[in-house]
Parts: sequence; structure tokens; C-alpha cells
Amino acid sequence: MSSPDFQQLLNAEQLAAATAPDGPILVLAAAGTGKTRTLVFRVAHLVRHGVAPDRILLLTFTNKAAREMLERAHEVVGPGVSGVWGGTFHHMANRMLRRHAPKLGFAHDFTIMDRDDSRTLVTQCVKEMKLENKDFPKPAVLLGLFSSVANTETPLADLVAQRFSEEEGLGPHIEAVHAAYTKRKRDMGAMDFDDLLVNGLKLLRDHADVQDRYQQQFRHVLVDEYQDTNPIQAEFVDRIGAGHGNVFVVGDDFQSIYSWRGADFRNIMTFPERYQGAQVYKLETNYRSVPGVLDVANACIAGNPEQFQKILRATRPAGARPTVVRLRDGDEQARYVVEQIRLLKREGHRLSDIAVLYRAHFHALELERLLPNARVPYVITSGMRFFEQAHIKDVCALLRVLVYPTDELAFTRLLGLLPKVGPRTAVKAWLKLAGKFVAKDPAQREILRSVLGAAAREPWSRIEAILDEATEGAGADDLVERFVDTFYGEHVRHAYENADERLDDIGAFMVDLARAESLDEFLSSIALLTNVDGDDASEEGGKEAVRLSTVHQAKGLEWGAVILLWAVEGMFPSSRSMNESEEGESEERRLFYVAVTRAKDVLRICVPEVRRTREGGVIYCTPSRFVEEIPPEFLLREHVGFL
DNA sequence: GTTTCGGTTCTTTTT
DNA sequence: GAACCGAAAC
Repeated sequence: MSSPDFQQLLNAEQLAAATAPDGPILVLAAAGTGKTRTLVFRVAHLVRHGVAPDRILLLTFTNKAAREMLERAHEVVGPGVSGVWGGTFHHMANRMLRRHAPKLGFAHDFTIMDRDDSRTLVTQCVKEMKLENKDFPKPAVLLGLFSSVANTETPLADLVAQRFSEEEGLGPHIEAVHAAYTKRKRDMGAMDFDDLLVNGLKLLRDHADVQDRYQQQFRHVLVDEYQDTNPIQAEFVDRIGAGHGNVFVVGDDFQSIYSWRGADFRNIMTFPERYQGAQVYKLETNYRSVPGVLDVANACIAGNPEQFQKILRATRPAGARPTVVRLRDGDEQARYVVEQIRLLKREGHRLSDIAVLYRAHFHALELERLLPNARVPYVITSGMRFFEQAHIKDVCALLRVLVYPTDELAFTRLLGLLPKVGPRTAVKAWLKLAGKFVAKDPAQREILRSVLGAAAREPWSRIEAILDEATEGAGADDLVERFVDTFYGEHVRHAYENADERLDDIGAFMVDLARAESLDEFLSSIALLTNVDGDDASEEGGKEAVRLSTVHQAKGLEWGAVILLWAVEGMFPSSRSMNESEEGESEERRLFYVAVTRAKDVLRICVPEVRRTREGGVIYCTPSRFVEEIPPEFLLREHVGFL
């Protein structure tokens, strides 16, 4: 039975779920109802009842979420939880693959390719096959298709047929690129993000001993954000949980917003059918938002049929009703946001308790220009992750060349930094080296030297000196320092306007690097960091700043005040996601619901009248259908400027 | 044949 | 910004 503090800290709904008996459990947790708290106490409950921490697997959407939950569980039951395995599906698959990769024909120290690496490789494949022309799908499109193949296990031919017309005759070409891409990854001994999931699952499917081992190890599997799992992630969970059936999943079908990357909210809808005897718990009591916000949330999701019916029940006293603000254009919207931030601050809101949310990164462009001038501190969760920036990738290339002899992408990137060396020369060098570069091999050095032009030889010798130091056992952070001092610093100053900022980034990178257990472990972990993972590591003591974020990246978070930008047709819902089927619109509506339910007290929805084009023209905007659908009495209306 | 540079165009959502 | 393209420079 639960101990008294559980009863004090949880409401009846949460308590029932957190302390439920073993077996399959589905917790349907509406927004702001204490989903995280329930998971935290579930972990605490298990540990307190004698389950060894290392027999608990906690799968989350970001690594940060896992870390925070385990920290909180630690506060409840003490240090016992430190052995719990927690992180993203990719992270866990990686951990398993580091151990068993040889079963699939990979080395233990395979390279992980990030998005940028994948793009580079696909581009190369397309070029090599002479398919490069205006009508051939762009690398991003191809990668999207390949990713769908992996994540939904749909044959490529089917996906191509859905997307392109028969007479274009692209099918065979795309298949050929896919085959080449797959082969190149193999040759390099590398896995992309999707391969981690696919191969992680393959280990369980094809190797009964491995599956047994993890079924034995993990007596309890807990999954957060279950509505955003894709079919292979769901099967991964099913397989590990198959023996004992202690699978505890938490999610909200209203908040399923990742179907474009293979997530299928039918996983959550059919959970009770797939798991015999599953218990379903509902959390509907909302502690987060004032009733006015919940009215809007409930009204907007009502537009979506065929979901589990849940109603957000308010507990907080009435506050201000959400406001819809009509503005002239994006610039005025930006000025309005600045003004509101100042106002909110005067009313006692902390800057870190204010968020500006939007559908797509570029929607915040005008605001990003204005905020520095207005001297409003802000942090932005950008689309580009810290470790994806060119200068960080360059430094990583040096380290990867050291650790992974077959890592062609790292090698060509590093070589491309030399003067008069571009992609062609780099690839030529790689071919001459026969697909493997061992820095300390004198014969290989000689080959490389012969390929390099005169201008590149001297700078390369400086890099060679660093590679030598590595064999002598210098620390990786020292190597990076030497690299910057003797070669790369110069390059950065030459290539970038904001060289100092970039060098500072590298400084921060070295601090992390110095703390890493091993270089291999470090390189694979940074490849798997999500762009919200780094947040609290980089902010010294919780910086006071307004948050700018896409709605996707705001998932799971909350703020006292939320300002939503560009609630107009074409922007939100995004015209690009409105396909023939209704699914596109439904998902946009869920996304809008996520945006609304981030707000605790204040919600302002901006509706600009016009959008300016580059040429100075204007496009008139219609207010978002999601705003129009809300009964008018739930909203205040405000006009700004001259309309 | 390659690299480099300057100008142009475009931004959905991400592990 | 950064990805892309075309033209100049090596």
C-alpha cells in the first residue's frame, strides 16, 4: 500500500494510477493533469516496493524529461533510483547496440550519423548516380521517404506511389538511391537515427537470447508521451514487456503531434485491445490553467472527432479570459509582443515565466530582430541544435577521424577545411585510402600527402601533429584546444563574421568533452541529444529570459503567460500540412490545443491582418479556423494599431 | 577540372 | 542564416 506522503502529494486519480498493481496500464492524462508527477511517483512506488532500479526502463521523449523525472523520484525515495535506465528510444537502442552490434554485423564503436550527415550522404549518392536535376526530389524529401520506410515499415515503392505520379517514373531511381545510401552507411559502419531504432528492434526480433536478456532485466517498462510512438517503437516496448506485461504507458491522444515522423496515435487507442487485462486510468483534473484557458482548449479540440473523450476539469479560480489580438502585420505583432512582455513584467511575471510560441521557426523572424534592440533577454529553442552548427561539427570531425577509421563523412569534412580542398579532392583522397584512414600509418600519410595540393600540405601537417598527440594519449579536450590554436581558430576568423561567439561555443564544448568518460561514448551521446536537452546545462542558474519556441518543442512545458504568433490560415494551420485527407487538419488542431494548454494564466493569440512578401507586397490573412471555431464568448478581443 | 566567392532565394514540425 | 547557383579564379 502507498505511504501517507503519496496520498498528500497526489490526488485520487493520480494516486490510483501511480500505485496500480502490476500488469499493463494505460494512463490517459489530459494536459496539465500531473502526468509527469504520476510517472515520477510510479517509479518511486516501484522502487519503494522492492523493484531494483536497474530493472526499470523509463522511455521518454527527450533525455531531459527522463533526467528530470528521475531527479524528482530521487527526492521522493532517495538515491535508490539512480540505477533506473531512462532516456529516449534512440538513446536506449544505442545503449543496447553498443553491446550487441556485432550480431548485426556492426562494430561496437559504430558511428552515429546526425541529420546533416545523412543529408550529405544522400546528396553524394544522388550525384554519383547522375540523377541530379531539377525534377529529381531534393535530399530532404528523399530522406523523409527513407525515414518513413524505417519508421512505419512501409515499402518504399508504396510511399513513392502515394507521393509521385506513375508517369514521372521516379520509382526505380529512388529505390536505387535508397540502396546506395544503405550500402554507403554499411561501408562506413555507420547508423543514422532511424537505423538505431530499426536495429534496436532487430536485435530483439532476430535474437531470442538478446530479447530474453532484456525481458529478464526490465521487469517494468514505463513510457511517457505514448501517443507519439511509431510502430517500431511500440513493438520495441511490446517485446520487452512481453514476458511479464508490466507495461505502464502514459499519454494523451489529444496531444499526438508527430504523425509526420511515423507516430501513430492508434498505438494508444488500441492499447487496451493489444494488452489483455489492461487497466485504464484517466487524469482529467487540470491544475495548470485558469478556467478561461481550459474553456478555449476544450472548445478547440471538440473539432476533432474519433478520439478518447476527455474533458479538462478546472480547479483554479477564474482568471482573465484569453484574448485574440488583431494586428496589422508581423512588425506590429513584434512590437506588441515586446509591449506585452514589459506589461507582464510590471504585473509581476518573471521573464522566464513568459513564452512566445509559433508554428514554424521563421514565424518569429520579426520578433527576433526586435528583441535585442528592445533589450528584452530571450532564449530560443532553435531548429538547429547546438551540435549541428558548422563549427561544432568541424571539431567533431577531428575527433571522429581519430575514433572511427571508416568514418568517411568526418574525414571528408576535416579535409575540406584545408585551402584548395573541396568535396572532389576529399573524396578522391578517400578513394585512394581505400575507405579507411588510420592516422598513424606512415603509408597512409604518404598517400594523403600525394593527393593534397601544395597549399594544403603545410596546414595538414599541423593537423597531423595533433593526431600524433592523440596516439600519445593526450586528452580529447587538449586536442581540440591545440586544433583551434594551431589551425581552426584562424579558419573560423576567416570564414565567419561572428567568430568570437563560435569560438566561445567551442570552449563550452571542450568543457563537456573534458568530463566525458570516453570519446566514443561522448560522440554518440551528443549525436542523440535533443534540442531541448541542453537547456539547463547551458543556462547558468536559470537565466531570466523570455522563451521563444515552436509549439512542438514546447510540448510538456508550461508558462504563466503564453503569446501565440500568427494564428492565421496558412501559417497555423500550416498550408503545407493541409493535405487531401482530414488527418492533416486534425493534427494541426491538436497542435493548436497543445499551444493553448501551455498557458497557466495569460493567453494571447495574435492574428495579423497581412503578411508582407519580400518584394514589398502584402498578402491578406484570414484568421485561423482554430480561432474562428471557438465560441466568441470564451474570448476577449483586442485591436491594435490602425486597421 | 575544381575551388571559391558573391548573389539570390527560401524557411513545418525533429530523434 | 544557409543552401543553392553561376561565374570567376586557380
